[in-house]
This record gives sequence, C-alpha cells and structure tokens, in this order.
Amino acid sequence: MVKKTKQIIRTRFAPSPTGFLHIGSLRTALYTYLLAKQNNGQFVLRLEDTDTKRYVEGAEQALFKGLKWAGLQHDEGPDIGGPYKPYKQSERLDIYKKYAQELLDKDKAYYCFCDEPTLEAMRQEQTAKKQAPKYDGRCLKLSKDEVAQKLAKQEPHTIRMKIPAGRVIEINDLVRGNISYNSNELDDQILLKADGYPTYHLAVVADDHEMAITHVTRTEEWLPSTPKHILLYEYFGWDAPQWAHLPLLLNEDRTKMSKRKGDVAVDDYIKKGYLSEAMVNYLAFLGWNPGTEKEIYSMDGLLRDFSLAKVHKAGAVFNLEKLNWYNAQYLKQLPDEKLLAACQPYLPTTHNFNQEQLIKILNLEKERSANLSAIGENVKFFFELPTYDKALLKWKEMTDEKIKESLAVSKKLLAEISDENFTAENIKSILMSEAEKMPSLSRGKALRDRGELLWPLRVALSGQKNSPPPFEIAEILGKEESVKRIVAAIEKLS
RNA sequence: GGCCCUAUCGUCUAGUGGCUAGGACACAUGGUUCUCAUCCAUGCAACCGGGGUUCGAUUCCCCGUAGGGCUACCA
Repeated sequence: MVKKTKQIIRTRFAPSPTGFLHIGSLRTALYTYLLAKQNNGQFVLRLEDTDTKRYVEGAEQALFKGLKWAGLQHDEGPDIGGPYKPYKQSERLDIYKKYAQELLDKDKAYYCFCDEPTLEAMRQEQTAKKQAPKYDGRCLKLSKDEVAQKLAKQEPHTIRMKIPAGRVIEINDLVRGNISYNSNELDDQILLKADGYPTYHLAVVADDHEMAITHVTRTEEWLPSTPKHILLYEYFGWDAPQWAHLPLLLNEDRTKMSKRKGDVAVDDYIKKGYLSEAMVNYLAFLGWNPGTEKEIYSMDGLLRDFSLAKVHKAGAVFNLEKLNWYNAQYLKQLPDEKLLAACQPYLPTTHNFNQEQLIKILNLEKERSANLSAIGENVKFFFELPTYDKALLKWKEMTDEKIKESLAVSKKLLAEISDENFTAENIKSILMSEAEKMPSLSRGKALRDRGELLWPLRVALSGQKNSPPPFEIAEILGKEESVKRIVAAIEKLS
C-alpha cells in the first residue's frame, strides 16, 4: 500500500464553447487557477461541449485566447493534452455511457421514454396547479418487459437518476459553510440524453472523478444542483471533491451579469485595449480582498495572498469606472517600450513618427485615456490635423483680429527658434517670457491672460478643444509642421 | 409558486459585543493650469426593518423585508 501523502490540489475550469469567454467565467477561472497554483497543484482546462445545439464554431479559440491573455496557463487541456485525456466531453461519450449503465445496474437510474412534448405538458399542468414542476416518475412504473420491448423497438429514451425520498443532503461549501437540501425537492435528473450525450450533471461528476479533481469551483448558480452531484458520487461510491461556490458577477441592476447590459466578453475588453494586469487585478477584487488597504495586486501577489476563506458570499457589481481606474494605474507604470508595443495596433499609420516621437505622444495621451483604443483616438491629431471650426480658436471674448494677432506672435516666436532648440521646454520659456513683454491683447485689462496666447495656439496645433499643452505638441510636430498649422489657422480666420 | 443563497456609503469593500464605522472608485469643492487629464488637499456618503440575548448590539439568534440564483433531453 502506498502511504497516503498530502493531497495534491487539482482544480479545473470547465467552460462550454457556446460563444465567447464571459468576464464572469474569467474571474472563476482566475480563482480556480490561484487555488491550484498557490498550492503547487494543477489547473486543468476541460471543454464541456455536451450541448450540440448551442455549440459555436470558434468558441474554443476565444476561450484559449482569453485565458492566455489573462496569464492563466493550464497544465492539462484539450489543446495540450495530459494524463487524463481527452479533455473534451464530446470525445468521452463512452465513459458517460459506461457510468450510466453502471447506475442502471445498481438500480440508481432508469430508462425514460417520455418525449419532450409530454414533459412540457407535464410541466404546464403542474405549474397550472401551482405545483413544483418535476418529473412524475411514470417511466419508473414500467415493467421490465415493457422496458425491454421499448428498447428492442429502439424507442428514443433518456436515462434518469433515481432520487431517494426524505433524505437530507448536506453540502459542505468552502465559501458558504454548510447548506442542506431535502431530497424530496430534487427532480429525477436526466443523466443521458436521447442523443447519447450526457447532461452536465453526469459529465461533470464522471469527469471530475476521473480527472482526480480535488476542488470544484464554480459560481453560485450551481448550488441547487450540487445535491444531485453529491448523490451521484454516493451511488458510484466515490469520494466527493471539496465544493466552493463563488458569488456571481452582477449588472448594475444586480441581476446576473449578461449581454445587452454592457460588454461581457473578455474579447471586448481586449479589443478596447484594457491591460490584462488591470483586468486580473480588478476581477480578483470582485469578491475577494486581502483584508488590508493594498489594492494593487500582481498575479504573484494574488498567488501569495489569495484565499478562498476570504471570498465573499454576496454577488458583486461589475463597475467599468473602477476597471478604468485600475487600467490607468497600470498604464501609468508601463515602461515606454511596452507602452509602445501595446499601443501599436491602435495607432494611425498616416504619418511615420520615429519611436522616440511615438513614445512622447503616447506618454502625453495615456493619462487622458481610459484604455489603449482611446489612446489611439486621442492621438490622431498628431498624425493629421483634423478639420475644426474656426470658432474653436476663440478664447473668451477675443475677436477674430485679436486671435490672428495672437497666432502671428506665436508663429513668429516659433519660427525664430532653431531646429535643435525646438523642445517643449524652450518653446514654453520663450513663449511665456515674450508674452509677458507684449502689450495685453485684451485692452483695458490689468492682468494679462495667458489664454489669449496659448489657447489659440493650442487649438491651431491640435484642432481639439481639449489636448495636452501646446509646447509638447509643437515639439513633437516639429517647427515646420507647427508653423504650417498656425498659418492654416490664421487663414481660417481671414 | 417551490427550494436555496445574500444583505456596511451610489459601487467594490475593511471592521468590531463598547471605534469619531476605515479604505478605494465615483461625485463635489479648492489648489496647480490656456483647455482636458494628471497630481495634491478637503468634503459628501453606509451598518435594511422589527423583535430578542446582553450592562451594551452594526456585530450573536429569530422573524420579516428586499435583492438574487435555481426550478430544461442548457450549461
């Protein structure tokens, strides 16, 4: 006998390829990954593709992409194999059939020949009578001969699990404590569908057992079906894993986070240019926190401090503002080369700036942008002066003539600076000090208003109502382009 | 309807049988500033309700209430 060593933790993330990677799923995957990895355990990826009707082509790739983006590398999975392959349920049909048969043999399951319209009518009737919709067990009353006959005639059938009467089934949940259900509330769950595919309930139990999963992490919505799973473990004579039912991610209206009420696909956030570190950090904090005031957490930090015991029971609203804040924090710390690489796909190609210039541009815009695609938008005017209304050039009560005077001064000053001295710092000091010597452009005012000089200049250079300071823009644009844009502005006013 | 879960600022949350109930986001105001953003300072804002238990409950218990989840040959 092998001496029992300390159990190695094995967790799994088991999504259905029915579309895209949901942001809530990513958080579940994150917690699942953390639980395994902080204990030197294994994190398994399994595809639950037993619903042939909902299967979506390409969904698998989206799943892989999202997990990889977030940095959640699995140890075993359909793409990389592993000791318990295959990791795709559609390729494990024999296994489920075998186990369904075992249950039949043990008299813990039975054939059901009711078709869907029959079941639907049954439900209708029950709800009309204000009863809980539940299979009435009519096929359980079939004699052995009747069953044999129907099977011989190849009548379509499913296999249902038997539920004992009056049993109290207790779930020992790592985040919720003890929860008990009365078996009388449970339905005779279909385990094997007419098409030979298993339902989730059979498949998840069989696979988690076969794959030696020690901790089942999934969201709260699975709580009500857990007693059925526990019963199945019992029927098979297997040890049940540890359960951890995580809180749900919610829409603003506190319903289960869903499409139509905002972006829920991880890919949407990738496309908008959210940094994976920010997303991981934010998601980790939606339902967990270290109990300190530290809010910025890298994956390493999470690996160190995460604990299921501190996971909350109540659902958490997904809030874009806070994500934006996290993204800003990470954007701020991003080294220049990484910033450039990350932004590259979002940048216009209408002008070839060199790397140094690009980095300056990005650094100017990153603190004004929620994400990378916003940076891409905000950066456009550097590449090409947008058309803008001449009214935008106007600062407070300035007349067109005054604006022209102001721009003429700027133009003259900029033109006088040599190319090698055309830096933001120089431009700023020259512009500012010369401005002080000039007569006030707005007659009769004691205090000189810098806006009279700087606003028209900035708008001439950027075409934007809001933008970084004109000095920085001018430096990046260079003397020639800057003067050109000022001239264009003056012409607009003529 | 039935079963189950949950409950601290608008949001994410810390926390305790006795505290001015803490932090972050958002918001507001002020400072810096040509604008926006950043940054700094300040402010606004919460223990769902009712009963117990207790010298004392936001905290423990019960009952309400509210919200949510499940109730498929979907996961």
